[in-house]
Amino acid sequence: MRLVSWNVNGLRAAIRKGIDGWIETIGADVLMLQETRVLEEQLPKDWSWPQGHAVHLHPAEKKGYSGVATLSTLEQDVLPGFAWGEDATDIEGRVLVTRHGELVCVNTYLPNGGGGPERQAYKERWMDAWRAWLAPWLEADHPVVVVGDLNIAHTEDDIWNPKGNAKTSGFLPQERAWFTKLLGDGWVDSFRHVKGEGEKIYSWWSNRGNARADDKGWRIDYLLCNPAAAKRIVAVDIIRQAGLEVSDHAPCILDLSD
Amino acid sequence: MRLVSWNVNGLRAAIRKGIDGWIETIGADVLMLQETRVLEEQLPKDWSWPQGHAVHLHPAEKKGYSGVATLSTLEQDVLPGFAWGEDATDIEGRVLVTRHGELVCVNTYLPNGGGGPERQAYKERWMDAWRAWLAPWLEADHPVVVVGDLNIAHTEDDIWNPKGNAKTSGFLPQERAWFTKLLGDGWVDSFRHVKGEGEKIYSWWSNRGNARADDKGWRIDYLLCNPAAAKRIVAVDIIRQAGLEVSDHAPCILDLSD
DNA sequence: CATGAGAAG
DNA sequence: CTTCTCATG
Repeated sequence: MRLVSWNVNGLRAAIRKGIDGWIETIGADVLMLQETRVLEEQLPKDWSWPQGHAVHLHPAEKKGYSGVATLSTLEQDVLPGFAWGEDATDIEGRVLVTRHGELVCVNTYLPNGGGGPERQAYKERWMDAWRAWLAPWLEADHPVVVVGDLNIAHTEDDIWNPKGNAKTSGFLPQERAWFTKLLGDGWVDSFRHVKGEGEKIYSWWSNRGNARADDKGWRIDYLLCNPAAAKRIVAVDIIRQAGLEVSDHAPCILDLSD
Repeated sequence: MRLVSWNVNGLRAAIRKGIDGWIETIGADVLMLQETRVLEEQLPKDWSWPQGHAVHLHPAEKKGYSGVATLSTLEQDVLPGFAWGEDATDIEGRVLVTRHGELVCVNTYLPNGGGGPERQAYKERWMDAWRAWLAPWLEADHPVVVVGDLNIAHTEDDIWNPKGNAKTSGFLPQERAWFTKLLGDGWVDSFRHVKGEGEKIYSWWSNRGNARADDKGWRIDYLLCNPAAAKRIVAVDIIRQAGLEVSDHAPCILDLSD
């Protein structure tokens, strides 16, 4: 069973660049998209989702901003999402929980803190609330995967230039410490679990300069497993081949045994 | 002596599309541009104005909006511009007056009324003030040309579909009547003067549909002459050749004898 | 440096 | 339909 996380940086732009073909090629059973930046009715009229996929969009209230979507060739029910003290309705369209038989998928787009101190503070409050909200899923005896663009690179292996980014949102000491606590809770970073330490493979590259060609990237897209899911990990991958520049993020793959 | 009026619909976009080559080809002695939508410092650093041209930019205060510019291979002095009751500083960058020896050029970008009743009312107040401000130049014994995008098609010969546009800003009865009064003041529409009635040649086409390919256009760009200039009219033209789609307006030419 | 909105034409 | 700005990433 193949689970995929992909920040598409605007689904409409991704459609123009031919995301359809890549969706077929990747062959996900559950495909979780972030930064869709679109409402259902804004999708091109002459376009339709790849055949055989159940689709659920969870947009932000603000047009052209944030939003997640989950597609699946399996049966798919939507479960209640993330509500917390400051936002009971997930107004920014950041978390979508789906169930596919016994598998539960938590599709997440964690706030970006690069917009200034206010957004960084919001990000950190959001992180704490989300981590607490997530905890009950750890104990499930069925597989639960927590997937998405978490906007944090965890260790020095997860970023091209750790020294130069120690003061950049996404690699701040308190964000990295939070990530360590998240894994301490019991969530397994499937990519690092399979690849081990030292493998510097990235999932996002800035659009500025030649970052992608020079592989000056960050790994900020994750597929985390609860213990029940971790037992089933078969393979992981981040697809970085040329021609896949549909988004500034690469699709991240986790294969689980049935 | 060749005078040219050209609404470039964004000078930066026009530069990307190769306006430089066309400027050389056209060979104006005085080239008057409208809708430059740019400040001097926003021009590409690796770009420079065609050699041998004196240049004066008159931008709007609001970025990316309106603005006129005059280029000349002749000597060029800037004269006081258009000040009126509602706007003593020409905040929208619409009128630039230059002197080239005995020739005076009034480069004008008349407000567009398509933005709603408020803008239409502003346009009409502007028109009246501008027409009055212009009148003293009629009596000059040296040539004065009033040039630019006047955002009005005068007669049924100046628009592809007069019936369908009787309620469209730019072809409203009161705008056409105003234009008749302007010519009644003594200004000579050089294009119509040379071509005579019945010639339906346009200078602007909407970007919607296939308006340009189908020649569904309007003539809203003019070179008006005071009597001293009218005596010297040699030729007029509107260059509409393929490949010149640098802007949605065509360059309009007036040749005067020296 | 790219996305999308929105104002303006 | 295109221009440009602005917010956001």
